[in-house]
Amino acid sequence: MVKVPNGRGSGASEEAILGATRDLLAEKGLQGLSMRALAQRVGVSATAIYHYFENKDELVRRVVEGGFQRFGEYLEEAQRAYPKGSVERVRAVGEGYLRFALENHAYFRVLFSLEHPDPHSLDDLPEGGGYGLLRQAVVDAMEAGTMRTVDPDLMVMFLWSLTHGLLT
Amino acid sequence: MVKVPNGRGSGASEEAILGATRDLLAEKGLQGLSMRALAQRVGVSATAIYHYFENKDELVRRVVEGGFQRFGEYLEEAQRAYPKGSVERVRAVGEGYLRFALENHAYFRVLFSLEHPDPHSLDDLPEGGGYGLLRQAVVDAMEAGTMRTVDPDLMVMFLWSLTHGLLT
DNA sequence: AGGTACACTTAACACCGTTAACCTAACGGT
DNA sequence: ACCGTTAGGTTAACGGTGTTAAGTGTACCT
Repeated sequence: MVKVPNGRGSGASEEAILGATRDLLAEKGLQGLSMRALAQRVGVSATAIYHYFENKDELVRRVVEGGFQRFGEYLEEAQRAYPKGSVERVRAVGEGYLRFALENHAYFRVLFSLEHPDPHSLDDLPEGGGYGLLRQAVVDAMEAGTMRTVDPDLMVMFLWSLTHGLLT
Repeated sequence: MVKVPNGRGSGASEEAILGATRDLLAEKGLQGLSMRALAQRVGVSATAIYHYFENKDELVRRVVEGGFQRFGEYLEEAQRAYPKGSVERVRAVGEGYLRFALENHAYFRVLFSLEHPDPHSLDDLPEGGGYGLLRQAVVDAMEAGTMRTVDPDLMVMFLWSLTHGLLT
């Protein structure tokens, strides 16, 4: 018998829950995510989740946080090939952004959620996140003289929204 | 007795429901809006609402539509004082945008909902809406030669996101 | 061996959107 | 004056939601 009706390690684990949450979020969006459906996918009863996470909000928040981190790493890798201070590097970040969005369409929408409770502006993303990364690339390019020197935040916002706009 | 337990006109009316919905939406957001709470505020039982609207989604959609119309009128009035083709007019639209957002903070958030199911990009707003209005002002200014001629859509997106960014 | 902490269960609560069935007051037509 | 229809509601109920409370078995530690 592999069945372990009770006791330790019968299925869940924080990581498994987060993974299943991310999948469901990508498939059905925030509205379509229910604790019961999530629990079933993990192979556990709904209330077990509350041993790992305070509530649904915290769960989703954690998934979104992790998503932004992955997103940041994605962009970082995208720009790595180009020298610091080059305009190409700035463009690479934008291209990475687009590729990530296209390859993870539904998940992307959750991250930049048009359906999230918090205001959740572009500014308060995690420190190393995509926005800060783009900003750094822009600042570097301006310092290196390869990009016209204006207010970097304005420039970043322009590029960011331009890229974002290309998606729709 | 003023009480009319049944029959015609005991309270609701489409307009009253829309108004109460808008209020609740502004107070508690989309998540906090329930048919039962809404019905109670209107002074009617929850199911009565379904005589006027197909479901919650349609209700909210109608409110949002109406909100965009008010928003558009607001911007239109803001720019009226300035001559067509002037840069001042463009700026007035931006200022109107900001004023509206600040004066109707919660409601504004519902309109540009970071919590709405639909993708709901800036483009598919109602024809006469704020975005199109801003675009017209920009095009006019470019034609009049008071503004540098570039891709107007790019310019509009830049101004729009700049204004939007100032809010946070 | 016994106690304790963990991982999980079932039962239940209060609320949700929505449907079904019914009721009643007002109106239009004959 | 009656009578059918319809607008504008009602209560009851269904299936689903997030979440809490209490209980249960298992594994580890002393």
